[in-house]
Amino acid sequence: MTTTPLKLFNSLTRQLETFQPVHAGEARVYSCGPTVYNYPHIGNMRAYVFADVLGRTLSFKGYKLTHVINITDVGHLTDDADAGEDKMEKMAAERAQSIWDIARHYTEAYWADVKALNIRQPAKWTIATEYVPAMIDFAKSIADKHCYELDSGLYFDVSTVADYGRLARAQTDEGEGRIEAVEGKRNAADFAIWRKTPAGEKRQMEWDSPWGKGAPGWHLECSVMSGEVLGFPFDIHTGGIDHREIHHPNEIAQNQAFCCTNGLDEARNSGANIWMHNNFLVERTGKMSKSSGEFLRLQLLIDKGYHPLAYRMMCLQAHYRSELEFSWEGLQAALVRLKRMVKVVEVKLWREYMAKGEPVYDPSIFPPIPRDDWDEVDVTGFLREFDQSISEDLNTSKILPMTELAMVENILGDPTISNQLRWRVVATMDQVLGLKILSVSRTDLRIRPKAATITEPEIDAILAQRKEARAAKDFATSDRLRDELAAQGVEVMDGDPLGWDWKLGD
RNA sequence: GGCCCGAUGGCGGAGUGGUUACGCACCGGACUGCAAAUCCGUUUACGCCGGUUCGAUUCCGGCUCGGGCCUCCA
Repeated sequence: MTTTPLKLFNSLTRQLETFQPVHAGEARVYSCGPTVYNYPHIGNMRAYVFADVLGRTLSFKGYKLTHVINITDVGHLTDDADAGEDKMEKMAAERAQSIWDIARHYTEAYWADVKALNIRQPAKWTIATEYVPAMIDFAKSIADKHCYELDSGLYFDVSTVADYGRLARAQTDEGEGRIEAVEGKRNAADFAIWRKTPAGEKRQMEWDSPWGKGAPGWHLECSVMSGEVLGFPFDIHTGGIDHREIHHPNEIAQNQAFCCTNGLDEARNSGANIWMHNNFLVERTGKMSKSSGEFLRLQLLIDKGYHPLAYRMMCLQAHYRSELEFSWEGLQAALVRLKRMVKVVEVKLWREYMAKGEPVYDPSIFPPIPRDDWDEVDVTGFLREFDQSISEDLNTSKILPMTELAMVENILGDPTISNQLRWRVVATMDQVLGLKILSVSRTDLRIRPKAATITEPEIDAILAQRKEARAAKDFATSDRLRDELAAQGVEVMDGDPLGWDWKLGD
């Protein structure tokens, strides 16, 4: 059958481009991952929800996906690109812990968030410290033609590659730059690819290199890990929009140098054909920032009783290239929306199956419909319409209403087949959304807030008491018990099989 | 100072040269002992000024306001 070509917005050209894989039938994607010096905040996680939707879409469209996300556990500096402290070293010093322990702790915290948000496991997590020898080899291969050495390290000369900064649409170095220039740099934009350990100091993480003991520069890490695992050129490189200005242009410069030196391709090769950037999740009270001390973590949302998938829903409601405004009201709206979707599934699907004695909550009964079967099944073109929308630069906000429609209407047109296939259509769509629409229950979504002072058995006991009172038409007692529960953050829902829910504060 | 982006109904957020996005909230109805939950239904919009056009929220120019980046950040 004919499929809609996948169009993606390429930051390099600033326009929509039809995805054409480097290797037929395959998609190789590299996503800039976290620096594990602290917990990720919910803004950070938007990037991985985005990368996940991209990966799911590529799989959905039939490409064999190889997705790589890196874990930066070394070399990320606190302030400017050359003279700042290493974030990892800094946090280790503050906590008086081994830097390796810090890295492991925050990597695991990040992975927990990834799992909670139903972000699929990539083919590989590349850990930066495991690639240091490869980084040294990479640096060696470009050092002669593209680098120069200063006391503080080995620097990349951006004037040695064509069109440096074209991704950022950067100007040449006019204007009032606020970077304090490192003595001896040839161009303001030159950056360290190897940072020497200052004389007399000892870092917890340092390696021998032809340029002395030290650590790799952050930009070098991504170039090496992406190229090493996926091979230059690969298909898509993703990251937050902030990387479009410095980190990715520097990666591209290195990739150009490397590809050129190694005779792989012309000097203009950027390493990846498409560079994609997700916009920020913003907060009215100011930018999401880790430096401001307290910041929003996924765990905080969970502590307040919001299921992580509500956060995922919130992300999906907006286009990845738009700024998204975070508010508790917005999160609540997303949670309510998700709850209602799950309710439809519960009422229209599982209750029916339970009545027939079928196993409940076994989504494997309704597998996604393979693309090859669409022609047979998709009489009204509904799935094709869905395919078109997601193929138009991942328009998730447009496919959400379609999924909701599919749950309540005979979208396939033929009433004799639609009942059997409706839920398989929803499953097909959820391959892209990743909201676990068929597998999550309303009880799953009822997250106990950390501040809750009452236990579930206590709630059940009071509810039983109330039921008795109501049966005896003792409404005074019944209302008193309901108020009692409300005071403890529990909302009673008589006409609902779920019975009660946590009432969320702010 | 330089570069860039945005401005849609109460909030969030799609999209389009002429036709309902959607979600949440609100309001009305159903249900309920009353509520809640749920279901049904309705209302509210395209920053300002010009231009192009039969017609612009959608294209072009200007203005105003807001935001981002240029320092680590997804």
